Amino acid sequence: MSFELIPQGKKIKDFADEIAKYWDENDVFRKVSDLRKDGKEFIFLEGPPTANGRPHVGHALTRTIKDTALRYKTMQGYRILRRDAGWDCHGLPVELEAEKHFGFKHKSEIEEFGIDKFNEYCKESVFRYIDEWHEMDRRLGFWINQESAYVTLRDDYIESEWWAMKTLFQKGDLYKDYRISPYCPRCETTLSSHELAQGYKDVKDTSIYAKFKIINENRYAVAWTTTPWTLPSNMLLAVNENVSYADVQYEDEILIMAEALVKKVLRENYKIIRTYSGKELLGKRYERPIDFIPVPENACKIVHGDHVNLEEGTGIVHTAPAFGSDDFELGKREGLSIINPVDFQGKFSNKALPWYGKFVKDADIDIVKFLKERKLALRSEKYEHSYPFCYRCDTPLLYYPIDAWFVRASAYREKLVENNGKINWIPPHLKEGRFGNFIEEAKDWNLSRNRYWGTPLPVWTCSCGHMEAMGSIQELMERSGMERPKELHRPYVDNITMKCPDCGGKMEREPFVIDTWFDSGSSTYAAIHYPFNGNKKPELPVSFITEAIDQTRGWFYVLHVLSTMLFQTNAYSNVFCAEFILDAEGKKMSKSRGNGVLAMKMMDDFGPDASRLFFYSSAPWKPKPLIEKVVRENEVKILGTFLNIYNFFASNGNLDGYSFNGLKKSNNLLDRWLVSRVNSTVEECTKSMDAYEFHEAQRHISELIDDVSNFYLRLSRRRFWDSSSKDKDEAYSTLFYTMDIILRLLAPIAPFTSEYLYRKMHPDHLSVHASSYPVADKSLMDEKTEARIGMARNVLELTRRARQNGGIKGRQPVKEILVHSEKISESDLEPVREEMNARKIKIIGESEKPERTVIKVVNSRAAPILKGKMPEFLKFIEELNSSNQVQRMKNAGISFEGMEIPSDALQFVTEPEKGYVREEENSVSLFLNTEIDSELELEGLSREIIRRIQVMRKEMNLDYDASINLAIHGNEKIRDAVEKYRNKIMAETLCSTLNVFVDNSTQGRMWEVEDQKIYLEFL
RNA sequence: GGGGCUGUAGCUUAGCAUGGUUGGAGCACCCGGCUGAUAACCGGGAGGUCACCGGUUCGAAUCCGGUCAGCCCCA
Repeated sequence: MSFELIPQGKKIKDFADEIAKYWDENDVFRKVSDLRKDGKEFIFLEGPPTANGRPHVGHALTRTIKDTALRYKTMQGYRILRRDAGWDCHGLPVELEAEKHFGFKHKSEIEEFGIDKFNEYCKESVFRYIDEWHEMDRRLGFWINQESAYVTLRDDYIESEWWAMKTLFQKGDLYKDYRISPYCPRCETTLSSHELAQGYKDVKDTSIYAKFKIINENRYAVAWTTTPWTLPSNMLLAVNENVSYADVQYEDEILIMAEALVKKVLRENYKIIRTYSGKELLGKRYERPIDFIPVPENACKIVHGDHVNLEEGTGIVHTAPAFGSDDFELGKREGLSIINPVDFQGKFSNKALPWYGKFVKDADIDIVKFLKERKLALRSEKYEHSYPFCYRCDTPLLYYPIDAWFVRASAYREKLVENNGKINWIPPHLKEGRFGNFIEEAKDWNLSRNRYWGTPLPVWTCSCGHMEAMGSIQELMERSGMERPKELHRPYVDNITMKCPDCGGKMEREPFVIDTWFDSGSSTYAAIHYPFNGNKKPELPVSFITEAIDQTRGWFYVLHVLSTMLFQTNAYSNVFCAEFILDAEGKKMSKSRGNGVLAMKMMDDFGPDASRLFFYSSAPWKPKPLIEKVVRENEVKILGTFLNIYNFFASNGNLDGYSFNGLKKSNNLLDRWLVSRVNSTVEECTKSMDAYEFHEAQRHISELIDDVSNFYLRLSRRRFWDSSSKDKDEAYSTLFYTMDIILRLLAPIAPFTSEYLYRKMHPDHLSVHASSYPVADKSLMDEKTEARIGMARNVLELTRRARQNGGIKGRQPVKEILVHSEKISESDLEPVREEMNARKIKIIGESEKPERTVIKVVNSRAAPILKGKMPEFLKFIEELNSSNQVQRMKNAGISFEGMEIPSDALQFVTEPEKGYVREEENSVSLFLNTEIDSELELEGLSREIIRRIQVMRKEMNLDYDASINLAIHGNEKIRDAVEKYRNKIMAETLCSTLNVFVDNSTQGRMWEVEDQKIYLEFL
């Protein structure tokens, strides 16, 4: 058997294509899954993307996390359930795209065109990029069952949702209400609070301080609003009865506002005439500044409102019950019937208004102008605040009174919080933070959309007020006595009617579709067609889900709400929340900025494994800028280095005909160290992977690879070349064992490269993903050995430092190195002995340190005392220092010419004896003897020569085992070195004949070594 | 206005839960060295007010309070 070498020019990302093909052709995913069919269950759930957009790097990130988790669990023997793709199909974004395609501006055009044809287009367009998604998953290595994907537009899926809605309806948890909802006048539909949340933007709006004259008095109440267009619909003014108000003389009028806000509103030139409680204002009647629309008798008075505060405005709040939820509640409390002069498209629809037909937001300026001309405005100014826009079409939303259907989530707040307690959030702060806060104040979920492409609301109503929800297709057919509709979509379900059991009238479907988030939030049960699957309940909670941070209020939320309301449990037990990938400048990627990166582009540029490693280059729940250098760096550091280890192993292993036959128990300290180190790493990786800290596992692996390559192999190379067969075998076995484990640790993270190399090492195995995740063998872990090697590395480092400071190259052997440390024995240094390159390496005791204590004079202290005698004193100290008597004086104290020298004028320090360089660190002292005698010099020279020959061999691309014939020309010293080390030079360089000449020949290549010219000539 | 996260070298970051020698790495830069596995590597240098202010403590990057900046979320 031989190990296939990886050619130099081959790119790591090229492996991926080969492996993807191998997996496809050999059905590896299915085979690997089958292997685990009796394993413990681990339940996954895919968060469904919409395939009408192209996958970008963010999708690649979350899919990588999903895949890593599932490959890891698979390798641990788990059987993964519900490893199925899923596709979200309905919703406003799809409709919007269709409208654009057909050039529609208004809903009415859709109805004229035909809902059936419109929806048909939506249905097709929703899978526009499905091929690209499949291809991306294939290239990224996301193992997920596509054949069994759930699709939210199928009748099965919708039918399950109908069951859910009927269940909620029967409990009273699905109800209809006329209330103020955020409303998009372009899409002509209400939005839910979580959709609303996506569209807040900071904008400057026109705000105005409007004056309301009190009837029969010469005073004006001042109210401030950022929505002047609601002024024509004013019906009340609200004050807070617990707040102090003031009459203020300003210019030639008397104004009313909260005392605390006078200065802020009027700034200067005002005079407070009188202050009083807000109670005094209650019940006062006023004239509306804009009074085109008649209002009921009981309107136009000042009332109390709890929501009135002193944070902004005037403490008097203009109230238009049609356009704000506080306003609406007030109006209801006061028994007012609402006036609403705005149509569904957000235009003024009351002909009495001068702004008839105009979009309300565009009328703001006109209204301000209108008031100013009539001196009914105190002031108007631009005001910056955040305002909601439609998250899909960017139209400013209105708060609008409309019939809508709600899910009574607010009644389940406690349950939601309780179930959240059972969820493991990654990262943890989301649990009590963003998510926790949100569910504590869960609002009722506005479910209905006045749209076309979506799951139809299965509620039929009669004009007499009777309502029924349909919970299945069968029920629908039985109840209506009509045929099964072509599909559970509009317009087909709209045509179904039934007879009212109360009045005998005709019941028709409520014309709504539902929020598409209800679709994706139903995936736990609808994807398995519960309860029509033989009443087999979904297994809840599922083990693991992950998406990006935006889904906290999106998918994670709706799953949690529906699971809590329908199944009384949490939907998932582990949820991993990824952050966004940013562009190279650290800016958020967005369509409008055009700085987004497609997943396919990332695959093209970097390949899957480098991308995946990049995703784990730091915690995935921290935002990460996509920087090419960082991607490359990870790839080179981890995969590149490993590849070289493999190539080293393979090229030598093949020469020796090596095959792995189990881990050999080795006495070699380095071997034992590596084996221990490997198992420690396995333990750490397992801990990290179990905690879903994949990036930590990656770091552990990366550090191990680095140690193997740059420490273990560097020091062990010779053992693979010229040691005894037993020693060699132990080295091979240790290295093979290590590589095998590293590849298995790496498999969930970099599945392609690990597969590629694993199969090179085990050609008869199906896949690294069919192997088991390594289990740490405690019996092979040995802290002491790891500590001993740690010390040895420390000593080696000190040696290198000492050489540098002593000006001695690493290739030059030195006479001796003395090491003092309590924690080290000579055998510990065995592995680094050669690298230290000294004739003698000795561990010494404290007293054997080649150093002496000397006195340093602190001039600033000594000089004032000794004055003119300083020169003599310094000479005296110098003599003392060379007398080796210092140590004794240290305790006795020093006097000079009868003067006691104070101790703070002298410092006792140690310095290495002449001829030694000293380096110290971590309680280790190392002394390097810098004396190079001629014999050492000759050996150093011989090594320089060997090195030059090796470079030439390499440059000539000679085979490893090709022998050479060599002539060397140089001076006597060169000759002496060559002659003295002739055997070694010939052996190291595979030289069969070697002749050395002292002459001036310039044959061959010239090298300069320590100012001496050498000519090396290959014959 | 409220909540969350982040702030460490030019860049990417570890350390922070549980305070303790001189705050670690990698990339880039400079000097030196090593190398017949390497896309490398090793030693040294330069580069840090650990965002800022204050507090607790013998001792704070770490704990506490506040401020500022960036990002995200909510209203």
